[in-house]
Amino acid sequence: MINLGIIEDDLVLRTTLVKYFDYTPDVTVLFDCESADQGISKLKSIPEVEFILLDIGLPGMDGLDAIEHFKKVNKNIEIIILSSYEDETKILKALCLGASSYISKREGLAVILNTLKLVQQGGSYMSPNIAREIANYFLSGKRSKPKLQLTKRQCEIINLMVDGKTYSTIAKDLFISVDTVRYHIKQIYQTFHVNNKAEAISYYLRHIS
Amino acid sequence: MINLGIIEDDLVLRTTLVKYFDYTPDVTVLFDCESADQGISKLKSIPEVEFILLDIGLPGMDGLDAIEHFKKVNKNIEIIILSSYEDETKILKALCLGASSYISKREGLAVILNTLKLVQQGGSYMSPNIAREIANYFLSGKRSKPKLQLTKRQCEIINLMVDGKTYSTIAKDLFISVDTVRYHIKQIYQTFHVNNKAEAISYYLRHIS
DNA sequence: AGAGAACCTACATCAATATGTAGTATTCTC
DNA sequence: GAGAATACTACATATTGATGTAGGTTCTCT
Repeated sequence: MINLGIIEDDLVLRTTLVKYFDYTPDVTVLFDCESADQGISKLKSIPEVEFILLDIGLPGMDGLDAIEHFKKVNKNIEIIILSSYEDETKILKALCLGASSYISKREGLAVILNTLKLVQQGGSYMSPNIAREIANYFLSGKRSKPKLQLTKRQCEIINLMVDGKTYSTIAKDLFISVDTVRYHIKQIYQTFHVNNKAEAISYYLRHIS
Repeated sequence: MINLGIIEDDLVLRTTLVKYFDYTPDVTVLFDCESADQGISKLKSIPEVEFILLDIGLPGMDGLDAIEHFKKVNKNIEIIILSSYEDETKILKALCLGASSYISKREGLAVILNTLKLVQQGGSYMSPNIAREIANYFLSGKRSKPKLQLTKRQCEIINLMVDGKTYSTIAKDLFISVDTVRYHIKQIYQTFHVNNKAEAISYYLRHIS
């Protein structure tokens, strides 16, 4: 038996889910509500809940923060994300926070049910487009950034900067003068459209490296 | 039409695949062979190949190295991994190297066909247990370092630092004195074991955020 | 051969950062 | 109700970084 809690602000979808599981012998819906806050109190009062179907696009508390709270209340809770849009960052964060599966709302009810069963057996499911986003995340470092090309020298320098080296240390490492280092860093700032080291490093780590 | 190459050392499986696709109108198998080396020469002589079904557990050349070689010959080639075992590291490496999808051999032929079609449309598929491994990867990173916790204040400040804000700007944003900002940053450096802004930002972006 | 990129150097000046020491206030926990 | 942990403020000083201007070399592409 799968003891389920549903958190979904779309009344139509929520009702559909509840009704669907009503006719599903293996699943019992122990609560359904429309916000993460409500979900947390429900989870506290109904400790039998083992699975939560969570809409990630909730109003009020962010769905991602919600995951952490649920895990605090019951660290073994299995969280299955329902999402209408596929944002790479959100998906990865949700997985990091401990979500077991990530289902697109475009999938049918049967997929949701199958996912629940899979998760119960220690498995996991991700909608194909979700999987694609994850693949993209790994690829992004490879493919999608031929835009802001740094020259070889600039690459060497930004890498040393990221490692926290000072201008003078970089100069020594590359056998050039500090002024030259300064020069190259100016160039890097221009191509990144930033004005200081911190921004340059953030930009580099987020978009290039 | 899907122009496919198959690289699979298990003769039974390879024959099955070839026969299966023989009866599939949308797929043409342009070559099939049993090793990565053979696959590379085939790919060179038959440039029409757009998709490769690649067994990752090949004898001789490692399947992972093979991916790189295929991409060198044709950088637009779509590689779909077939794997009999699910090793977290291999999966991630394959994705990093540019594999589009990762299918467990336990899946049926229909899944393979569907994956080909999905990839053709710019999609991707991963077998549930594969997806689980990926989720685990992200989870493991989380679990193994709840040590370097920043306080709420420190979080606010490191985030502003990452955005390239100066001490004085941060002070204004948080309604505290510049000296206090300095103080908090010192604390952050201590917990991160770093000595300057650049290292702190790199550390934060790479390990925390 | 000449234009353009990338690379290199130098000097100047002001802003920002790193580090130490040193004290107070608040809040949470045992 | 004492002790931690966290937050806050202050002052001092040396180093590092940002920005401008102004020049020179080396290589490649046409």
